[in-house]
Amino acid sequence: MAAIRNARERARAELTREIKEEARRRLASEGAQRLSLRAVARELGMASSALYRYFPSRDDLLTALIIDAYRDLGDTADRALAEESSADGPGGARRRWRVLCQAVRGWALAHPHEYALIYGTPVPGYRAPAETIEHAARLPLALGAVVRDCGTLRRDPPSRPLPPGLAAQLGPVRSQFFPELPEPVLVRVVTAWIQLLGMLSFELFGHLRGSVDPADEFFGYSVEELADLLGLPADPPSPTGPSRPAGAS
Amino acid sequence: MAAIRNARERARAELTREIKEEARRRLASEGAQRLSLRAVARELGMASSALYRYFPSRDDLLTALIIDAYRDLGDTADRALAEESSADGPGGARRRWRVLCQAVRGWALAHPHEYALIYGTPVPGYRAPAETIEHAARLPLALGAVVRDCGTLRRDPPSRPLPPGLAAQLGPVRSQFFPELPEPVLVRVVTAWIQLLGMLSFELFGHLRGSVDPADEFFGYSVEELADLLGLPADPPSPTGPSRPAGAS
DNA sequence: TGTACATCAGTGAACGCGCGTTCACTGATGTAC
DNA sequence: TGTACATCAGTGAACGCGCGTTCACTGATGTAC
Repeated sequence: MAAIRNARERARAELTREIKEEARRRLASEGAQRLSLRAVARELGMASSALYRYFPSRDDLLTALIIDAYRDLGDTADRALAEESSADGPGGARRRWRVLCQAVRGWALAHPHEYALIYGTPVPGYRAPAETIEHAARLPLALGAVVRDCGTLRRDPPSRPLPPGLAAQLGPVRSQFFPELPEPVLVRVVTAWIQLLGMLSFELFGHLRGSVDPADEFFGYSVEELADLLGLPADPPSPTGPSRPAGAS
Repeated sequence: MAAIRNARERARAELTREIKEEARRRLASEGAQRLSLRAVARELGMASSALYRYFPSRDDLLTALIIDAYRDLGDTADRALAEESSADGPGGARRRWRVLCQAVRGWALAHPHEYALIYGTPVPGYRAPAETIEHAARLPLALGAVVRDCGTLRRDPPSRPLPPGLAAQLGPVRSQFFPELPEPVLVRVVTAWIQLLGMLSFELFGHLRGSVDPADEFFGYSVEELADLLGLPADPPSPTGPSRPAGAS
């Protein structure tokens, strides 16, 4: 009885899912801020008032979509990493970095409106609840983990000392997640995180038109440069063939 | 008669300006996509239909605001550079870089909604006319000019060769604006441009909460790292005092 | 300088639309005995 | 297994709102003679 759920409960779970799916579809056709409960209800063939059985307000539906988007992106990243690591053990940190970045880009290009929902202009008047933060943190944590687990970092030109306030801000993050990483490397992880999403925002929002759009090669090249910046080791000599070229998507 | 304009013409120019000012004010209070002609008219104490004498549609008002924002940002950047160069001749490219980046950040923090209008999620359904492109290009051109005019670039570790497609994409930009810059440096200018605005988007859109927010020191530090990446020379020994610390805003 | 006409800024009512949310209701599903 | 009651999903009408845009109009400003 606890395991096999009610018809009611199953129907509710399913409709909740369907509402979110339809809302995502409207997101993709209308844009992030135009999402309307009535349109979603109309498309599902139900009265708009019925949605209030599932989401107490429009903002709650938005919150659900935002969390779903972060989760979907986080899952995509983790899955890409998991496949890559199991295929080839330690070493190959640069390859994991590449795969991770390409997976993030792949997700963004496949879900441009969900990308805009989480990384674009915040919806005016909407305040994200604290719950979203943990989901949002998954991507930067994954990026940091690749660097943390890469074995030995290449020794870089002596890094600029951090200003004290910056070191203090990074303290909690460092002790909680990356105690092994030197502070300047941690800053560079933040930098790489911003660069990664900055490239995607520019690409999706049209700022690369007239320069490096389509951005496949630029992205691939930048991913290698970021790996250099982070001190990831060069590709190990591959037993099976030449390493993947920088520009491949 | 040609020089002294009509009362009509003067009134029209003035009201056009006032409408845009009020629209900017609404932008700041309501957010970029909620801009409504009726609200602007209401605030100005005139009938909403009267605005159609000045802008043929809501989209045209939006376009005017976008172009104004790009122009304002471009002017801010040029002004900062002009003041800095006249104060100190050639050399000091790193100082010019610093001043330019800080000016851009200052503008963004002072005009967050205009920033979001041009660098955030594009307004759905709105298609920017070609006219905006030349204004949008001013910032990356200013960034590139600092690098071009810096005298001798530091010799960097041998750069990764560009994939051929990327080199081809950069060809027109390079020959039109920066024939002096080696291709990999030009890519890094693009990278720095993206990093600069990526940092500002993350800061303004709340993605740095929980890590390096407030971002003053992180920004200052990153600006130095970007200067390193671009190969800008280190600060010259200053005749008047110690150079500005990295974290200052 | 004075008059007759053309131009144009601004008005106010209206059209037609979509929105979020509330509320009293009907009818189906689940539960207790 | 059968009945009586409680729960809850979904309906449809309504409230009150704001929006972009059009249109016939009035009255002031500018122009030609």
